[in-house]
Amino acid sequence: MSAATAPLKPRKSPIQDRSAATVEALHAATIQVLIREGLGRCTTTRIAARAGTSVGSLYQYYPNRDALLAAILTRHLESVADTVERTCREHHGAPVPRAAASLVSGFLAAKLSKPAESKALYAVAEGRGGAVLVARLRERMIKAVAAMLESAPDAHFDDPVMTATIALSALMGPVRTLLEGRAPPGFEACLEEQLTLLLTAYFQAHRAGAK
Amino acid sequence: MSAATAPLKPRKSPIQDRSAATVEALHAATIQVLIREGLGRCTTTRIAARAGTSVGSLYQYYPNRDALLAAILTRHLESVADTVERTCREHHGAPVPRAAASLVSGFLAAKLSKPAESKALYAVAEGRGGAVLVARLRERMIKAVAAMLESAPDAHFDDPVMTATIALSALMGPVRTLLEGRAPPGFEACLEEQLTLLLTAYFQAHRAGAK
Amino acid sequence: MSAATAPLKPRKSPIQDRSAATVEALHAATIQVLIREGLGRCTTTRIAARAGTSVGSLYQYYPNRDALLAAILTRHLESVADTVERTCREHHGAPVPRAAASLVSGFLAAKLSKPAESKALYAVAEGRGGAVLVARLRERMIKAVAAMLESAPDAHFDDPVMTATIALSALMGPVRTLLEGRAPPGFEACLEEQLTLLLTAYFQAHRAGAK
Amino acid sequence: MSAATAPLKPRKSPIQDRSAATVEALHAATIQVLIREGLGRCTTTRIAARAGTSVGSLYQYYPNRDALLAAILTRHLESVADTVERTCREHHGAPVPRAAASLVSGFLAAKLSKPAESKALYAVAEGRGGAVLVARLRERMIKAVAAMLESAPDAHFDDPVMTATIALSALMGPVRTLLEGRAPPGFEACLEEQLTLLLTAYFQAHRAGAK
DNA sequence: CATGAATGAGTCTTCATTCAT
DNA sequence: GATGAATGAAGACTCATTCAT
Repeated sequence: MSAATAPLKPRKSPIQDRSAATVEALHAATIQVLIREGLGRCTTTRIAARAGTSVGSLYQYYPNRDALLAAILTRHLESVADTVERTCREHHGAPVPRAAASLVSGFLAAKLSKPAESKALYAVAEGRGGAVLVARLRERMIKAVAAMLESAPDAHFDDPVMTATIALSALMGPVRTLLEGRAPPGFEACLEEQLTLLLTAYFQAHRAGAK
Repeated sequence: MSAATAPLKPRKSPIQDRSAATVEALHAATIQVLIREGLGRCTTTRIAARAGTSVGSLYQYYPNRDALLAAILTRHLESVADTVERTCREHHGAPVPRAAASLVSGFLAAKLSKPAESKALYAVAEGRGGAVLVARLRERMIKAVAAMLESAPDAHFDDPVMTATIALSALMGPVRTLLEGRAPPGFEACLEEQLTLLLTAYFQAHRAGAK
Repeated sequence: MSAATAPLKPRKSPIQDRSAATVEALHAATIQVLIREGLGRCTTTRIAARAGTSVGSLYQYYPNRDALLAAILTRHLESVADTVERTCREHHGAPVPRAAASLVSGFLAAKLSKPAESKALYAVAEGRGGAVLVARLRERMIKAVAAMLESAPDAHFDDPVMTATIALSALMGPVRTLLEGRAPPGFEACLEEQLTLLLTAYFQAHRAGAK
Repeated sequence: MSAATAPLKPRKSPIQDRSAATVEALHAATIQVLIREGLGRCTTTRIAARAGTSVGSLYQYYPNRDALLAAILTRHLESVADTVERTCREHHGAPVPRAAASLVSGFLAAKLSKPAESKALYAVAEGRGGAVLVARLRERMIKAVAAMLESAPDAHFDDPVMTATIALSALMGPVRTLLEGRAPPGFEACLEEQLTLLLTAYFQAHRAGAK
């Protein structure tokens, strides 16, 4: 994710079977290198080597290194966004406590299912290209959460989008703290409970008639 | 912040005036380059040039590039931690709503006083050396917040460190969202109010006898 | 046209129609890519793509990239040489003024009929393999011109080959200037007239008995 | 000389003595590599190696390979242009035969003093960046020649710039033929005489009252 | 001490060519 | 025969770091 204006879209979609395998290997390899070596040492050479192919093949499918990283990041972010959207849809009309609990549980499940990957991708998200992707996917999630909030029977939100933005960001903070290691022991254990408490309390502060 | 094992401490303390001035210039230059060019293009040459000295001088004060970046990051994080500590000390014994409001206001003031710098340093914090610093300073803040929470007359916290960790992290999330741009319009305007609401509600959910 | 020792002859003669069509497509594509992208970006992949075939097919007809380029260049140079030869043959025995005018007009017609192509091929001719081809074809033209000069009734040339060489080269200079762009406005308009004047004057300086 | 828009100007002028030596070595090395290996194999690595320095040093003085090549080409073209300009200035007011003879002799001296270098630079001049330089310098020479022609007492030129353009280009053709090798034996020997004859005849065809 | 020239390992990226399908 | 995926050598360029002046 450096600067400059270059296409970040994949180059071509695999036609033959070999291709699909190569692309899959590249993805897996990228994540592994990212985890084991960090973004700084996540070079095309290393990726290709770990994937068991050649740099040339990498460039057959991605116009440059950043496009590959962007693809990986997109995949991850979309899976999280999908989970959140699904959760929100399923809890349309649910009362605040259940809505909050589900949102937390869905988000955590998505983010913590592959913790190493999630953690490694923070560095990718930091890059220029990453910020755009993060923003795009965040928007999707905010919309979904806001819609769920609006449909809650036991609270009224004057600015659901704002509330959703705060809520989601507030969720991301602790998750990041956890993933980046260095969290106090037992942190993960009560994370879900505490985050549910956090959001429930926050949402309920908007209880109909409150304020 | 790449890998390798090298000393990250400045080489000598600025005893003389000239030294202090040079170091100051280097710090300022580093931040400017970081903001204008990004971590990737924040090279020793560019830093020295903007600081009005030479690479040679840079290496007189820092054993390597990462040490310089670490110094900058440390400075920033410590200023934030200091603010948080001071705030917590000053509100020892304060009731939850005032404690929450002060914490939010202090943290925001520290983080948003130089937004560009805060934003740029995210990238530095991502690096190997950065994670350690972030963790260290976070711990200091957590202790301070936990102490304040314990002293609150209107609530009882079974695990104040845990609560403080969640609370601080929950603060960092939205702030990062804001700094990384792409936040909805009007986000900054109500950030303080919403975060205060968030923390107050969260802390009050621990009200004595609650649960 | 890089170095190395490799056969520069086409691999097989297009006996079948499909072959002929493919070869033709490759030729046309090569010229287009050459014009649009320059020699540096005139890659086998791009040529094949524009020709609507695959690299594999390209290598069915040419042992390597340089052979293809050589074929294109040869074709061009031969067409020019053919024109010059024909013109000289047709003006065997013509007096100097008419001979000069015809030579100029024939040469210009050949070189300027596809100006973009002519221009693009200069780069190809610069390459190792190109020099040989240029030399070979130049020789043919020199012979033709020399023969025409010798047959002129109104002049005598002590060294017709030398005179022909000078004359032809003197023609090529201005044409190159024109093709490479950057010629003064109106240059093309009077080129034929001026070149005719140039050669006529030069030839007539050899008028029988002159000097 | 590839495409793209990049600065072709040298990066910094040598301040220390070492620098000047390095730059000189780079120039000499570039010409040697160009002559011995051709433009295609004239890589930064090879240049640096032959110069006895490192690629890094090369990039200290030139922002990219093309800038170095452009510098070399400029040097050459300017020396030729200077010679031509001086010659023209010195023969201001000279009659056509002497003017022509001097022009030819000056041009040949400049172009043939380092034949290998002159030849090798044709390839450089072919590139994008080269064309501009060639055009610029050609213009200078044309102006000089045109001025000289206008001052000739024994001829009148309706369009001196046009005549100068033709004359110079007509000179360049045979010189290129010679430099590119493959010229008939004895070609070089009578080149000056023949070119003088060519230009004199051409110019005299414009004799006052002629036509 | 300050300077800035030199270094060269390490990046990304391209492209001619081969060969399995 | 045709296709296009795979290969990897080779090129341009950057940058942290050193060290002579």
